[in-house]
Amino acid sequence: MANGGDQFGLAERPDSDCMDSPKETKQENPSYTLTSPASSPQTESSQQVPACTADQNQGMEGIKVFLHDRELWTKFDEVGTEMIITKAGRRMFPSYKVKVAGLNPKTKYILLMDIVPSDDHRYKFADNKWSITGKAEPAMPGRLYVHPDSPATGSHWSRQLVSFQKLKLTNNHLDPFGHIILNSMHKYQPRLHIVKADENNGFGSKNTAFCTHVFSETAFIAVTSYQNHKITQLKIENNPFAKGFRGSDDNELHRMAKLQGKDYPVVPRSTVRQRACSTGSPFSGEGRGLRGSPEAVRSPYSCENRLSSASPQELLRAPPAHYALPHPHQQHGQQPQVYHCTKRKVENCSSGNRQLPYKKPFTGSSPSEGESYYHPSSYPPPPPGLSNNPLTDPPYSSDMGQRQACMFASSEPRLDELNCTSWSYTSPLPSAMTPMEPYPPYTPHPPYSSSPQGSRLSAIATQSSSPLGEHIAHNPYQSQSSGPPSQGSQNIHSRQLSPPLREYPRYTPNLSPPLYHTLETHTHIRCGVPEWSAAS
DNA sequence: TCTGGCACTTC
DNA sequence: GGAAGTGCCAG
Repeated sequence: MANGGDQFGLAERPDSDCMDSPKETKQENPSYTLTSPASSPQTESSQQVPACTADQNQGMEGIKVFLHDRELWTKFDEVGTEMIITKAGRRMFPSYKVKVAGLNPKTKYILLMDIVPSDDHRYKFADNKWSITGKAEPAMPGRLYVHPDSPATGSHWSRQLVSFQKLKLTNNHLDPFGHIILNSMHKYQPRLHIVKADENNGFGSKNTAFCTHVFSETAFIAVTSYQNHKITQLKIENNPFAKGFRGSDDNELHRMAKLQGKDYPVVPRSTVRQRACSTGSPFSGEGRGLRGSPEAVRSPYSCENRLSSASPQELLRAPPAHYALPHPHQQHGQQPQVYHCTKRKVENCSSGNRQLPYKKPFTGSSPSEGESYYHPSSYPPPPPGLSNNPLTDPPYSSDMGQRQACMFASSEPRLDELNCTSWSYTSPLPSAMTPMEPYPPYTPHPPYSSSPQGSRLSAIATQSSSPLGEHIAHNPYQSQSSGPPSQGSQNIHSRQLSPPLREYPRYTPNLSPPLYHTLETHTHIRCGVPEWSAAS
């Protein structure tokens, strides 16, 4: 939300830290690497880089992530992206898809997302513009959405577009499906985390390497109904499922007439609104200025890799900071080619026909997107225990193996759980099963501390969550997010974490199984507000 | 603000 | 044909 960012007071994004960011094409912009909060991105990069040793962050330093359909994201961002949240869970549109490069082909990685608060404000839409209306509600328990293909080799992730389109947003604090819980009228920043799952990496140990990527143009305000008609228009124009609302043709007019009980022709409401407002959205002008900058669009950033001296746990504990993008513009990812992770194929391959009771096999991905690119062979066998685990089995196991997104939700989810070895324990739990911990008082903090140690998984989890290590299931990431992403799309950083392994609560048959493995991360906010967290 | 039902669409 | 994803709309 370029505009939103401006209006909302998001700090500008720092330049990317990435050391070697090759220039990219318009379409794909690398994400910003989040660096330690304290230092400016640029500064950090220099600092961090040295910190990364081949040992610890092997392979993480050269990772580049490009946002797919960046142009579309930018269009929304310029107006002020809004994402609908419902009790049942609503997908994001545009969907979050990325192209990942620079991974070690043979190393296994876990890709996950979390969505952290961009700031600690509550917004309102009045007079055709967004404005701050008060302090944010306490952050919801942070949840991590683990890509269903995880863990998979670098070669797997690199050969196709990585899609997080199955991720759903909800405003139901007691959501049992593992969807990411958000507060309406609050601004959020999606983040992508790449965690090295290679055995040698000591996942779960303090040596676990990971990096976080943030694309500022994917920031959005969660709403229960669209506020800005321009956003509605963009959604209708671009989302295939909303074709029925495209009012240009006669059918639409007839439909509207029917609905309204009026004689045809009737101008669709949405159309009317759009036209009325089309001229002056508060966001458009500003947003463009910020994000539209050529710089932002082009500079690719590699993710930062860091090693933190601090223990993983410490890192994880970082308070959930708000994720503030340092530079609204920088991040644009390129528009990558179309690669997709298809769940269906996975499912088919892995177990045949099993499907989650509550959920269908992945059908969401269009064939073109995911399936055509899917390569079953590349997938590693389901994590041990996953398929065998009674808890996970019936509904989950095969499916899990099949690549459904994993939502880890437990009282204390952690990154470590992501670990392949521990996978069996964590993945299956429905978030519902896990008792939700009270939300920590919301304190805006930068995800990343300024100190060298500051950069941590926690940063990842941040805002909404606590550090990765702490809870993946829980909210490790509670939003600390923060770190300031450097620029538009930022890479965040890579570092090592040492999340403690934990067992997850058992799966209760009654509860609907989580479609995704989500990790809830509850993080205590301990960190101070980073400089870059200025969002507001 | 939020919810549930509706018609429509994709898969 | 049905499940699921859309925005619209009344309440």
